[in-house]
Amino acid sequence: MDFQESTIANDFETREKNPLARRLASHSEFSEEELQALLSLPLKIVAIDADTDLLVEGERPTQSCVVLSGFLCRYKLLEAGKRQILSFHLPGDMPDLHSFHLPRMDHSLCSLTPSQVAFVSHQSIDRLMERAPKLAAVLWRSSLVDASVLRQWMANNGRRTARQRIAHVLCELLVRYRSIGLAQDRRYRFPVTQIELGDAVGASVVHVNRVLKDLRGDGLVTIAAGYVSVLDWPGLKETAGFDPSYLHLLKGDTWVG
Amino acid sequence: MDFQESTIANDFETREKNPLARRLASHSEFSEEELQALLSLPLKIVAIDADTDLLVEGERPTQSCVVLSGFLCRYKLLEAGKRQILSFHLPGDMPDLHSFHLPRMDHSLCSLTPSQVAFVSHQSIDRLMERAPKLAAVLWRSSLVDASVLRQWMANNGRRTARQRIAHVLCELLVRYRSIGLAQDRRYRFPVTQIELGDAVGASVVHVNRVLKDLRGDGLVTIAAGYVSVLDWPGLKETAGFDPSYLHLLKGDTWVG
DNA sequence: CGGTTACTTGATGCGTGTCAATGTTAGTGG
DNA sequence: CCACTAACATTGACACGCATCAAGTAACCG
Repeated sequence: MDFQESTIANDFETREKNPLARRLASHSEFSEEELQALLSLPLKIVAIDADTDLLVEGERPTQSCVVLSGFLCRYKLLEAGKRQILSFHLPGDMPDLHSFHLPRMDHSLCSLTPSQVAFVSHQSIDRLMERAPKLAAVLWRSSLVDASVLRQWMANNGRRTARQRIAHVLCELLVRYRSIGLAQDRRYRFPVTQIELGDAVGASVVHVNRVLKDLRGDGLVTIAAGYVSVLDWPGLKETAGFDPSYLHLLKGDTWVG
Repeated sequence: MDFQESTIANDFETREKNPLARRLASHSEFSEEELQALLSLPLKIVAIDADTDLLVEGERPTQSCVVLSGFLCRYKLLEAGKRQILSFHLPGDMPDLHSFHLPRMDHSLCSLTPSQVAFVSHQSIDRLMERAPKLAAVLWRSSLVDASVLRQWMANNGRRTARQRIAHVLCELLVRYRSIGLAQDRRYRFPVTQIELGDAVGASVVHVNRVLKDLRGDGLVTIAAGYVSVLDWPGLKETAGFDPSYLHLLKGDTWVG
């Protein structure tokens, strides 16, 4: 990995200052013992340039990461230079958590913007879960939500038009951004080129471009300068056939629009 | 659920006779204590007719199941009667394991043949994992493999032709059947209509039919009487772009053909 | 300011969907 | 044992969504 390490940050004194702890503790009630275990987890915080592979398919990482800031995606390369983007990842996500139990990466992980991630060694995850079994449940749950999102993407990409697929991705990201408090009303960061959006929904650049033009023309949504602005949320939801239940958001994070 | 209950089978004396225990114990070494916990797990074994929904999207099950025999699939219904089949499930799979941590089903689960499944209440899974933490890891791992398969299907369905997609499904099932010892050389049970195969790979019945005709014409594979016969395994792998690593099979289960 | 990358638009063709009709097979009841 | 039925499989004709090719424009950057 060719990114630059900035800090060995092992020294958060409080729960509020430790980003991983903040993220995980929001899911469940923990005992003092468990919180202590969480807070003593060694994190390595790393700054990553845009368009950089954190992991490449076939690798066998010994650590997993939490996204602190930025925007990442998973992808697979196929024959003839084709690429499928499998998911987008926002702050709070753990896009390679599965490497803890599945040693070989079956896809790659890449930053789309400059990002900050916190690495945790598998070894310390192991130790953490011995001290705080409830945390294992929280992590397991988050990998199950991840799978649920994959199922929804499969259904979209398999059985919907490009217009619906693109609208759906844009809906999902608004809801997810809101759930982590990083949406500005109905506007959010979207550092995804039309090529990449095409690789996510299984469409060509040209077609993505035309669909976006149509969505703009219908007054539903615009993308400009790396930001999505949702102009007509009910309309966008409608054309996407979007229902957020598959995100399995917890009470506090849910936003119905 | 309108299936018929046949046995409350709580009385397997040995590891070999308890199907869930046999399945799970193959993944890892367990202590005597852990095996005891596993063997004392209450199972409810149920026979299910073909084409019966075990679970419908939106339900909140209090139990999960292990497939003992038969063939199941997960699916989602979309607007206008469209359907996406998300995965196929063979004996040994736990297709609704995630309901343990995600209360609301985000898809449905359906039998394609008469099947036998063993239900385990979430409560007893909970108790089991307290007594045998290593089992939590095994179950978590299996849900991660499940997600890996979903990722592979996404890449197929998103970025490959119908011919490749169909060939890929057929390759995957051969390898999975072999890994559980239920393939007859290069022939296996495939109780999937062309409509259903279309719903799995995102194609119309008509097109599925033509593709199958082509695959047959090229001497790669035939489907007849509910069985797939792979005639040219290297050729089928080649046209599918199939690489089994995404199945994350363990040493003993791997079959390279 | 030339080079690079992303976006945009038009023309054309292929892969696949849709519609419609027919063949095939397995099950059902007389 | 044979009409009758209901799925499922198969095939042809035609249309449409989307890919591909090509070319031009806009924005960015050292």
